[in-house]
Amino acid sequence: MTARRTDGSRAADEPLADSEYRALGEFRHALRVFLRFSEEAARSEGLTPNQHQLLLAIRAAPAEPSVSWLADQLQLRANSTLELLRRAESSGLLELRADDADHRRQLASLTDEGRARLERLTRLHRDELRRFRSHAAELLRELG
Amino acid sequence: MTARRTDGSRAADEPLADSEYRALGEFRHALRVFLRFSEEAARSEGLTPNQHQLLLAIRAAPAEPSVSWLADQLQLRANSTLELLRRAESSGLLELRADDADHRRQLASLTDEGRARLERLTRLHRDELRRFRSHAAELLRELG
DNA sequence: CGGAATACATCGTTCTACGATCTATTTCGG
DNA sequence: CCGAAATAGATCGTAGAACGATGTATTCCG
Repeated sequence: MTARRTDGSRAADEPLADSEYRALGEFRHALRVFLRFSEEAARSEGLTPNQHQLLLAIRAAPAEPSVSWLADQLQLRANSTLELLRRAESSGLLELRADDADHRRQLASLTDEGRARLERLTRLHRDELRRFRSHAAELLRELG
Repeated sequence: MTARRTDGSRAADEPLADSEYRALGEFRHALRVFLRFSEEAARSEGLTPNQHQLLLAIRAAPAEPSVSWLADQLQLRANSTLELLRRAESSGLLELRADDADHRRQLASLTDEGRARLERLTRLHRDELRRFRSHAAELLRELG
């Protein structure tokens, strides 16, 4: 007999199987390979990994994003995000300007250079992302 | 008319649509939320995020893993991995011993304490991982 | 109007992944 | 069987970024 219930769940006190650890380990490995690829791709465009993520978050935002909105997107503290923004600004990737409607806020927008680098990077990511998607879907399916 | 081909692919020179950036941005956000959750969970068990990943990699390995095998799993350099192993060893999470068959190699194995912490952490991850899986699958589907 | 909340700014610290370099084993061609 | 080359790990100093703590300006709201 198996201890697995008909709904696929498990009792809280049931020990985890080797097969589950293996699937989890492979998932984490696939994730790390993808992230490592992404990091290298960013560096190949002269960006740090977080600068790439920052540009993407700005490009993907529904409106000109503020520091704290970006901090939430990147899951960083506001002060860390501001430092990241300043460094990217110094590199000519984006611009920061005060929000007319709320002078506490700073709004970020991409420069042409920032947009161009992001677009090249995004194209580089397509195939790898598809690979990751297939692989991850397969591994996560095993987790019930 | 749309520029999308019947097979869903795009020409290499076709500009990327806002909707694609939005999907990519949301995917990265979901990923960061998951990873942040995982980090906090690790810390709640008194581990650093990488210590958690290290324990998982050891537990998931098909045999007692060497330093360089773990380095590949975690996508770190061998020297970084060794430092990570030493710190975890000092914390009583695992043990390192020389491989009898090849005296250049060190093999890692979990202590009972390490196994127990990993098991608690793994349980904590279940729901969040399922959430991430659903969300990520949905977002990545939009990328063709 | 005034206190609370929000948003950003500044600064020093810490932690860790890394490159560079070294030693100890093992492998392998001749 | 030997020595060069490859492999696996060990050591050390450095750099970079994210953070906590704290401060200031602006807006909100009762």
